[in-house]
Amino acid sequence: MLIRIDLQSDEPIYVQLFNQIVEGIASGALRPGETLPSVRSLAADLGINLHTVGKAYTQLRQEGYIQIHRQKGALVQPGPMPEADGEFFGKLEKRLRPLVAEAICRGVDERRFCEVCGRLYRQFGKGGVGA
Amino acid sequence: MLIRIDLQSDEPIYVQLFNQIVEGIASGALRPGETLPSVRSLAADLGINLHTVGKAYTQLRQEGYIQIHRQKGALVQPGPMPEADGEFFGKLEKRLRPLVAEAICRGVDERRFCEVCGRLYRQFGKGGVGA
Amino acid sequence: MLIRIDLQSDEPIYVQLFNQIVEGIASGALRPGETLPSVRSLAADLGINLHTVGKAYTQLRQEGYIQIHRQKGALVQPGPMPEADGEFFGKLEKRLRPLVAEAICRGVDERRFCEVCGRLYRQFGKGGVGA
Amino acid sequence: MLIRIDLQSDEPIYVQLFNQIVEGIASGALRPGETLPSVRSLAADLGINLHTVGKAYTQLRQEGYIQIHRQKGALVQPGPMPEADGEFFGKLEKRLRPLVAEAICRGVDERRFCEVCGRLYRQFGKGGVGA
DNA sequence: GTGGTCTAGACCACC
DNA sequence: GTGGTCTAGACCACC
Repeated sequence: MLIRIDLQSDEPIYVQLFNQIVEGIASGALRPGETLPSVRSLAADLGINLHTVGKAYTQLRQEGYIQIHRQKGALVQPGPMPEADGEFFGKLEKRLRPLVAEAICRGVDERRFCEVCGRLYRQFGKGGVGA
Repeated sequence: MLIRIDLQSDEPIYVQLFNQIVEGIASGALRPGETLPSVRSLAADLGINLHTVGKAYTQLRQEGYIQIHRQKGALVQPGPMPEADGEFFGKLEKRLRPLVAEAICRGVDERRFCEVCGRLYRQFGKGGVGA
Repeated sequence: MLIRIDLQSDEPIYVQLFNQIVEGIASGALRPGETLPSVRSLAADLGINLHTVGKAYTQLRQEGYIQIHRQKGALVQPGPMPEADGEFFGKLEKRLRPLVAEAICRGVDERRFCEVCGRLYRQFGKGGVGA
Repeated sequence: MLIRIDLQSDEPIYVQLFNQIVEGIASGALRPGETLPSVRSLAADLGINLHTVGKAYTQLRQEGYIQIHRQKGALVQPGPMPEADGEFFGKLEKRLRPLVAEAICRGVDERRFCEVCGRLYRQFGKGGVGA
C-alpha cells in the first residue's frame, strides 16, 4: 500500500501514518492478518524517524487495529476489529461536531453533508472490511 | 452563551474557543450582528490569557465568522456568512476521511454514520442561522 | 463628494478619510479653493468622532493638500499643490517597494504592474488637477 | 541575506520582517527551497522577540511565500509561488490607489509614476525568481 | 533543536 | 475602553 507523508503539514507525521494505515484497512488495501513492514524498514522507506513509526504503530495497537509481536513484527488485526461501542460514538460525535457546525454556518444542509460522507464511504467501499 | 474551556484537553484553548463560538452561531445562540464580549472580559470570565482569546478571535475573523472593530470590539458576522466553496468542501473531506475510515473499520455503515451527523444537525438546528 | 468609511477595516478611519479626500482632489471631485465641510458636520454625517475628522484634516494641512482657517473652515489648497520633490519620491518608492516585491514573487511583470497603475490613473484622470 | 529592523518606525516589526523576506525572494537573495533561520536564531540576531519573528513567519506561510516544517524550520516556498489571482490584483489596486492619488495631486503623470515602478523592478530584477 | 501554545504584563493608536 | 503589538519566559509535542 502506498503511503504518502506530507512533511509540511501541520498534522504530526505519526498521525498521518496512523490515519493512512486505518484508511488502508478500511479500503481493503490492508487485509486482516496481513503483515505490516517493520518499524525500521517503513521508517527508511518514508525517510522519517524510527520513533515516529513506532509511535503510530503503538497507537494503532492500543486502539486495536493491529497486533505487534516481538519476533514476527506487526500485522493487521486478524481477529475481530475493535467494535463501535458507546465510547467510539461519543468520540465520533465530539470530532464531528465542529465540522457540522462550520457546515451549518456556511449553509450546507444535512443532505449535502451526508453526500460528502457517502462519497467517502464509496471511496473506501471497494473491497473493504465490511465487503 | 455559555462557553466551557477544558484546560486539561490536548486541544488548544484557542481552538476550543473557536469551535464553541462557531457552534454558537450554528445553533443560533449567537445571532448575526450580535456583539461578542471584549477580548479582555472574555479572557477574565474564562480565566485565560487575553492573547489566547485574541488568537481565537483573529482566526474567526480570518475565516469570516466574525468582524472585529478596533474600538467597538467583536461581533458575529452580520452580513453573509463565508460560503461553502470548493476549498471548504476540500478541507471538509480531508477532515472527515479519517473519521469515516475508523467507522468503516469498526463496521459502522454509511447509514449509521449519517445518523450521527443527522443527530448533530438536529442539535444545532433549533433556531440556527438556517432557520 | 461621497465619502465611504469602512468601520471594520483595519485601516484607521482618519487614514481612510485622508485618502478619500486626496482621491477627491486627484479626481477633480474636489476643486482647488473649494470649501470642505466643517469638522463637526462631516463627523456628524459620517457618524464618527470629531477628533477623527480633526486628525485627518490636520494631516491634510500638514502635507499641503488643504488650508484651515479659524473662521472660514477648511478648503482645498487654492494655490500650488505640494510639489513632487525628492522627499516625495523617496517616500513613494518606500511605499511601492513591498507592492512591487509581492508582484514579482507572483510572476507579475513590469508591464502588467504598470497596467494596473495606468488603470488607476485613468480612474482619476477625468477632470483632475492635472487636466 | 541582510535584514534591517527599524525599531523606531511606526511600521510594526513583524511587517518590516515580512516585507524584507518577500523582497529577498523577489530579488533572488532568497532562493526557492532555501532554508530560513529558525525563529529563535533570527530573533536573537535581530535583537527582537521570537514571537515577533514567529508572527512574520506565520503570515508568510499563510500567504504561501514560505513553508514551515515543525522540526526542520522554515524554508522559502520550493514549489509554485502564490499566483497573481483576482484577489491579489484587487488588493494591489486598493493599496496602490492612495499612492496614485497623491502622485496625481503633485502633478506626477503616469509616465513618471511608472518610471518609479520600473526602477524598483530593475532593483529586484537582478537574479530574481523570474530570472 | 524546532515551532506551537500559553501566560503575564506593558505600551500604543484609535476614538 | 478597545484591539494590536511587543517582550520575557515557560512548557510542550515532535523528531
